[in-house]
Amino acid sequence: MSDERRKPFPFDQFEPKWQQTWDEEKTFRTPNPGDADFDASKPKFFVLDMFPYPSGSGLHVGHPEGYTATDIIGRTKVRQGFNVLHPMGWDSFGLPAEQYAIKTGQHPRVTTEANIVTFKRQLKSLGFGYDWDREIATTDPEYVRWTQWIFLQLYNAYFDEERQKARPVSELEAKGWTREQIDDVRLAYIHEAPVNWSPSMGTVLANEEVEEWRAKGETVERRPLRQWMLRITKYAQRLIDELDPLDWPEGIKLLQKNWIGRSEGAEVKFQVPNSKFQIEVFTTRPDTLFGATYMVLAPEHPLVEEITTADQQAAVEDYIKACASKSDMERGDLNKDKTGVFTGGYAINPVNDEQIPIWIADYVMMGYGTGAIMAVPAHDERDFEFAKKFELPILQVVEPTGDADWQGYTDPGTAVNSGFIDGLPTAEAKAKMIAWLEENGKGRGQINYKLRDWLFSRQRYWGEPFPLLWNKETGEHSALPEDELPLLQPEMEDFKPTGDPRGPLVKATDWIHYSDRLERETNTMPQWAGSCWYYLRYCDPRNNDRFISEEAERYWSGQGGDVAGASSPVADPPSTATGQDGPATGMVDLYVGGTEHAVLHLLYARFWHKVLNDLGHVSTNEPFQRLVNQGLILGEDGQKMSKSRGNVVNPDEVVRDYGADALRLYEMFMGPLTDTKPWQMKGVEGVSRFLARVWRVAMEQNQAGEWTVSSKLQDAPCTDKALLKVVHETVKKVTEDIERLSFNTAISQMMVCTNAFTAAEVVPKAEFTLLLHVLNPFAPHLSEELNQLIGHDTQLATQPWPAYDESALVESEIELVVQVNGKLRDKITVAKDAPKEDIEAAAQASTKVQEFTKDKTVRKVIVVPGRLVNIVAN
RNA sequence: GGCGGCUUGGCGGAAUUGGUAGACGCGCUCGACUCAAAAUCGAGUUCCUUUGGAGUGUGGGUUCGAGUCCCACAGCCGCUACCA
Repeated sequence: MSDERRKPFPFDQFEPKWQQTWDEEKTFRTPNPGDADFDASKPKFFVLDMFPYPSGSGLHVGHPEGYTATDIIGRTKVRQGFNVLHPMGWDSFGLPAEQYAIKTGQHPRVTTEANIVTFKRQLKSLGFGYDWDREIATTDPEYVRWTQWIFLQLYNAYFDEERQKARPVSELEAKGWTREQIDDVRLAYIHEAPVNWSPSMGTVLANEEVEEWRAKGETVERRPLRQWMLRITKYAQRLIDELDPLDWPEGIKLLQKNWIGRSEGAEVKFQVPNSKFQIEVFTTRPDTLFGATYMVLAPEHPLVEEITTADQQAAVEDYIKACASKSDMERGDLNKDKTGVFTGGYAINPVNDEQIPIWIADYVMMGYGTGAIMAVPAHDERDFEFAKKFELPILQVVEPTGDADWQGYTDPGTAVNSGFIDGLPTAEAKAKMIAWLEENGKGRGQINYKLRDWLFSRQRYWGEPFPLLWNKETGEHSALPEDELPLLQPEMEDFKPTGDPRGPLVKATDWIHYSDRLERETNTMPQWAGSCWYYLRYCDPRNNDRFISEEAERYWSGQGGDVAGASSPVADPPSTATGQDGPATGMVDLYVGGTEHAVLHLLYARFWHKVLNDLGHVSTNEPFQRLVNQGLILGEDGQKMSKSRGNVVNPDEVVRDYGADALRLYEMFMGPLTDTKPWQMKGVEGVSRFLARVWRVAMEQNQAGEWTVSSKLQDAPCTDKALLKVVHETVKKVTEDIERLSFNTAISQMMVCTNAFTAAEVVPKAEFTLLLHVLNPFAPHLSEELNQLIGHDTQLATQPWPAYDESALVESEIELVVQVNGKLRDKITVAKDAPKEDIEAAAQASTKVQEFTKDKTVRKVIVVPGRLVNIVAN
């Protein structure tokens, strides 16, 4: 409101001062293996934030939530003797900069660089202890070089099924494989298939991106195009299995597993009589094969044309046309009303040789399984509905457990009307059926995944160009020589989509021309490419010979020399939350970010990491050992923050009015890190008031309104035992709470401690300094300023983390609760080590207790040492 | 429809292994200071029919004792959706 707002403490002066000091002195620089000041005996701690996309609208309050949490952890771990890697960078490729360029002609690099300047200023204004020497942007040419290099590792690798590992294709060359055979197995390969083409954006999208952009009003349609794909499906099983030892929220693991979508079943072949055609289907219920009374093909299935009879031709064609014009949305939405049409063709059920009709229907998708199903209407909901609508036969083959109706019964039961598997429970019936199919050459057991190969090419300007060349004569592709990396985009002025599905780079004819016979690939990589490996680059960000040195990779993976055995240099740290317990499989010790990346980013990064691991470039098989998802911060109205609702909080304004420490502290005090919680400006005021109280414990204002060190602050031993106890309790609780990421309770304890200091007549300097020590990671500016003002010349940030004095915590007498029949009736004070009998006697002596047990017999007395006494009487 | 999460005062939340429910903060009430206000400091603040009773979404259960464990149900939020 008013610019002359009174400041309860001069944060506007000392916050910029300390930020400048940290910048100039490089207080948070992290030494790397090879540096003069690198200490190999220190254990490493790698704490990572999800780096931001530097959008034009700047930082929002969601960013500082996770960033403050990791900053607290990082600053604490440094002081506990760890070599802490806590870097920051920019996920700076992205569509908005390109769309802005299309509108204005301003080069995306210019827009991006300006946005990075803003983001960096905002992050620095919050006092985060990043090692800015390690700053990276995915758009940096030196970064692009290694993104392209990693792509070439994928391009030059195949998946060895036997070893379940990626291997270089050179192994296949040595075995005499032809070029064509090798191209068929590369982890990066060319594929012509229907893709999601967006006419409005002039680009192709991954399946998982379609809905997001559609929601933003873009148009998307199916269209066959030639695309680069990554063979992530080969890793489907490992991506499920190797999730197990990771310290991730179970919900996120489940989300990934469901996305990969493993299902076990069988592939069954149905012969089309009097023809060479076989229809293959995938089913998870081979035990119901006797109940298959018809088949359904997806409208796009290649065999539709072959099996449709002359008199059904017209109906089938009409139906296919109708389906093609339906959007995916409509197709999904109308799931109550099944549609379909008979092809006129039949297939033979391999178990009983019966001829069953073949239909086409859009409830069968070409993209999953084989694009064809055997329909068992008695025991599949969708088939049941379809059969009822089109009056197809419904045959029971499973006897339900209990008294459920067999029609539409989909749970396991007992096989009936099923020949050789009659009487078997579903699980055994499945196994026996698979064995039969395999013996008779009619099918085999199979595992299917929902996960599709990763559509990796985009028709955009602002992305990494593929380092590939095409031979105009033979149509063969080949890798660009490594010494020609990075391959940057050509300079262009017109960024408008051409409508050519090869993307905007087709206009750069000079750039495309490589030699008389070779021309460049015009596709670029998706934004995911840069974010797939950025954590690796932080470990060695200025290395121009490798994407990461072997030495740095080993150390930051926790494989460095004598480091392995060391748990912590600090005495007895609680090692539950952030310690390195057991065999570490992931490289990053703690990764904090939002749930929006629960599936895609994390899955893609895991995939790349595994390939790099298989090829010997990294020593761990997973990138992120521990993952924590910060909760969403809602607007003051309890709704998601959005410009249209007008409930967006701007962090710059909060910093201006209350200071960076107040913003940091408030975001941590709101509630548990992982919870969704609404913003309350009154809460910021409360936290700001707390900081002012801490300030006034040590500072007082003179007549002239100047702040001077308070006369209450005295450099003498603490004689107030109660105060001493609170201070040491605070050191203990804050230390433990940081370890379990329970920042809100740590802050609440520091408030209790501050209230005790405020009430005290004399503030002992040593004890007050202890509070500043533990407050430091939360409110670094205020704590450093006060520490300096009261006469210390070493920054808190570089001092060892304080230990607490156990003896200050114990009391000679303790208060116990006395219950009668579980209800609180009285409290008694007893000696700390009082024997049970004495406690019991003291409890029974209580007049309140006697009142409540007056007309009753005492049956039992339960004494919980240090807690309570419960007298059971009736 | 499927999967996941959540449900504690007027509000945000605390209660780490089953052991004093409501720490801490916001808001509110009263008091001190002040001509006055702000700021600050202090006291109080779950509810009720207040010698007592009830109480952690609802109903049951286990236990000396349940916010916490078990069963059933309801409501809200998120993700996903004809996955064969």
